[in-house]
Amino acid sequence: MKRDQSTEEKIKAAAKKVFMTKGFDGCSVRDIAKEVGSNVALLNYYFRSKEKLFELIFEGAMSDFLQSMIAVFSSDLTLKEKVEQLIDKEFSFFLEHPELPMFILQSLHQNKTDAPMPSHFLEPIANTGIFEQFEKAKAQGEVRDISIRNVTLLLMSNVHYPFMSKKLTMQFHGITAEDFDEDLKKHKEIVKE
Amino acid sequence: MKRDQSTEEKIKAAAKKVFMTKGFDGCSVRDIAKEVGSNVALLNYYFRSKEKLFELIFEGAMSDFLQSMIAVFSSDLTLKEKVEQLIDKEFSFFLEHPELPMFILQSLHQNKTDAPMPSHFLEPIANTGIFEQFEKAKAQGEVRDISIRNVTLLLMSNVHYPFMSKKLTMQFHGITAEDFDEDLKKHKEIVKE
DNA sequence: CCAAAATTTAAACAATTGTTTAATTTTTCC
DNA sequence: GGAAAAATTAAACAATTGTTTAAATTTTGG
Repeated sequence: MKRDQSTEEKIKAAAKKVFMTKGFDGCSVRDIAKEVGSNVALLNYYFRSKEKLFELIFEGAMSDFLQSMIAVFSSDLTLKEKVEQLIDKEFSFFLEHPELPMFILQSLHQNKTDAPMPSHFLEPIANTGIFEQFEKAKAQGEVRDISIRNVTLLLMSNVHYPFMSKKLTMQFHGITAEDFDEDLKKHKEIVKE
Repeated sequence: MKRDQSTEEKIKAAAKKVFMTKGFDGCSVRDIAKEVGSNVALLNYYFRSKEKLFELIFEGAMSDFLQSMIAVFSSDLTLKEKVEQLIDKEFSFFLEHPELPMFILQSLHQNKTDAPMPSHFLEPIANTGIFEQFEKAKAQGEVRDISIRNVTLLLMSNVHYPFMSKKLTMQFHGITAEDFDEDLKKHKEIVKE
């Protein structure tokens, strides 16, 4: 039976860490095993293969990725407030998980996952009624005439990219530890409408 | 002596294509050789190793990446015009090289290149005097009070990210590539403000 | 306490990796 | 035309890859 509940979790944690930083192709199962402090065979004992383990990690990451959005959307706020709070939440979330956007986009870019984004990821968002709220606000002239898809793209661009471009930006400007993501956030709140 | 000038170029073209789509770790030298329609040893005959070949491709990509900016900046326009033209140019450029932003950021993210962005990339930009022009415009109240680093991040976010997030966005909204390109156009106009 | 089950390990596997060697073909140039 | 140089190839290399096997260890439950 279950001896040590934490072994499986330790492997998942190690795999997440390694996959996130080095990517699926950039690491070997032995890298992960070393991170666990254990054997390679143990990985395949719990998870059948490197690929299966990756898919598990990826789905968890994608879930986290979308999680913070849902909470805000289902809240009881005006659209403007929701957007503002979304930006706030997303920034603080990605400050704790800075590698997440790169990991997700990179994995999708290289088709490391075949699944076409399961509906159980999207449905909760649609169920929040955010789309209807947006259309209504648009009809009442509260927001300018713009499609929800463009709003999404605008938000994601300005929220995800800064965390993905950290190295590029640092090199580009020759700077080190910079908290001007904070400044950016302030400007985003102005720009968003 | 030189027999066929195009062999070396053919390898570079193939390497670029393969590296761009699959990444450094995601491909083997045999993948590239197959793309060339030739032998593995030939790659190391022209370029000493997979790593050297990659660095060459990466530097070329980085050069392209920054090229379009420089042209606009050195032109003789007002700041507002420059920004507008930059957005135009960048969008049409990335429409032709959509994988470039992901390739650059991903490579930097995984430290696939050790070089700290050679100054010959940055100097041409600084030499355009764009920074001074921006500070002057800010002093004269032509643009709002915002740091140039924030402007850069803002621009890069909105110009690079859309091309990196194509797959995510398509899955997210359940739309086709054509729909996405439409959104891209609108996005460009929105970004111009 | 003890056998059965679950967990962990070491070792081996076939395949693939980047690179090198040496032989072969093609080109160059007198 | 023919020898030297350059280009291209096939083959082999040691190392690493993901996975599997079987043995050893630990835990479980009666």
